[in-house]
Amino acid sequence: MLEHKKHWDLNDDKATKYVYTKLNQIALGKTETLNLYGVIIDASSSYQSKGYQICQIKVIDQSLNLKSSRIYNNKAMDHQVIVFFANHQKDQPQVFRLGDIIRVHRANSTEYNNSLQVIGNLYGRSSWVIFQGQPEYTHSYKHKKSNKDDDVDMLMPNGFIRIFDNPEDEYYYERSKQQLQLDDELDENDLKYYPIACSSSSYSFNDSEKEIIDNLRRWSYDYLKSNPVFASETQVQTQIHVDSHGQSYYKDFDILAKIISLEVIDDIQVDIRIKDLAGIIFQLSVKTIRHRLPQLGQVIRVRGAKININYNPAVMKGNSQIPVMLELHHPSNIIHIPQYYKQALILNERVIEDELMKKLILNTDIDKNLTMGQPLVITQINKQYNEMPYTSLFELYHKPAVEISYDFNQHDIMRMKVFTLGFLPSNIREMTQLYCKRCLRNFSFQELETDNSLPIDQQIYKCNQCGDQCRPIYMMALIVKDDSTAGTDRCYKLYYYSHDQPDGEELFGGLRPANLYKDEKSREMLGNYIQLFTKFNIYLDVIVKRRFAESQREEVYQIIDGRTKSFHLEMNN
DNA sequence: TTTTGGGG
Repeated sequence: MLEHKKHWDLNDDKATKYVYTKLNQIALGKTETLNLYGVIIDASSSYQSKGYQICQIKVIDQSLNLKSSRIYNNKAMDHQVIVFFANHQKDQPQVFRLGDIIRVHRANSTEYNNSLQVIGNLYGRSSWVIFQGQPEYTHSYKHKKSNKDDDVDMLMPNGFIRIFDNPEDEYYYERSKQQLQLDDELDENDLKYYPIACSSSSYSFNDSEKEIIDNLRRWSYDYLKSNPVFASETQVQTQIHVDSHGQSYYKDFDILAKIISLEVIDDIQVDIRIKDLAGIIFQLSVKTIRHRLPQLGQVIRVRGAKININYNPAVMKGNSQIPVMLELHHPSNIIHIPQYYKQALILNERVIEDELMKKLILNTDIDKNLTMGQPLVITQINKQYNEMPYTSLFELYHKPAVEISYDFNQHDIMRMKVFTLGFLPSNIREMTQLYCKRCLRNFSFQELETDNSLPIDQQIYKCNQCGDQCRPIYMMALIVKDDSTAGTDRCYKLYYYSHDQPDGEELFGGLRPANLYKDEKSREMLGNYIQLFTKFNIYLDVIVKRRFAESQREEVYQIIDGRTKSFHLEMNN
């Protein structure tokens, strides 16, 4: 038993008899109560509905996740949903960080909409305890100028368990508070197993649970480091709906973004700007009583944001001049993605600050146009295509083929003016590949060995089949739209494979494809181009070739011409 | 306290 259990006045017999069910073993059954441990990957806030407080949490474990799903009612499940019902908000968990660990006792399982749900009745017998996902990860949620330092008590009115930024703070708090009751010194090791919150004034803890927590922590660290758990692209809901009372509203949506500015308004309100992978800037006010905000530069998930109803979608630019104005509603939540997890890594790498963007377009005529809010074409095409008219994506995808006519003989070559929403693959390091001309194969730089003693730009990679020397190429897809399809939800892919093109490496100003796992400079430069491409009002003028891809059994469109200015050379100065 | 309401 843990030392601290002494003070909690527990019944030992009761504390030792819990059996924890693996998430993929949960079955329908109301006679036996369910105990479980899970790693939290998503959560709503607690919100009121007809007199009840409801909170929904999604959990995973070693047995149930993206890599190990289960089939339930013919549907694949890669996480378990837990729904907590309570009479008071104070009884509900307030999740503010990805990867924290929740223990639930005496829950039950039901079926809702054909899927299996775990129900926790917090006005009844169920209880929960939350442990920090990674005990060594310390992070402050307190902001300069904010006098508010006891908002935690409002979340945890029991005054028994308080949420702390790190185990050390908690340790000293508990020490001072429990001084008189302490007979022995606390074992430093046991601090790892102190909960950061729990549903009632006491909780049981058995030594054998240390191992469960240790294993979950070890496993989830690797898992969340290498797996994206949220969609990286924001599906902004700009369509206005009308409810039964005739009120207009926007549907909500989720955002994964980096905090690029943060202003403390008063004790309870912080205004933040966040920027997502597509470069869209959002602004919102956050009530610090309700949400815990990490620091500037950190990555968050906003679950259930809405467009501010007073905000006109027609002027919505999503840039630093006119950010998209958001509001939160009751079930909305803000979840901090710790920096070592995959999706924080990707955003940290790809979302660049506006200051850097200014540098990127320094000394070009672009700057003026940008501040005037004019659309700006950043690529030039080869002279031979100068007279070619544009083909719109609408014509291409939504009109019967017979209606399309081109001025040029090559029916499968066309010119487009598009804007970029994102890039695939999401891992920038995989956007270049090694290409073997003889085998017509590509390899990741991770796959082939090389002589690491040589300078990075002199390292040679040989095809593991024929032994020929491979060359680096760009291999990616641009997620695009154009004005003809701007109002629709649909996105289109333009492939950019540089291996079969004479001037194939010009899309990024002549930046040569390199091993992006090792070549940090190239990676940074490519990241900057990606940011430029995905900025609002930035258009590409490109020549595209249509061909039939056997592997996908569909027509694909490949960028064969279009060159940007060599921004990366200017940036080196 | 009980089968609520669940992406609200």
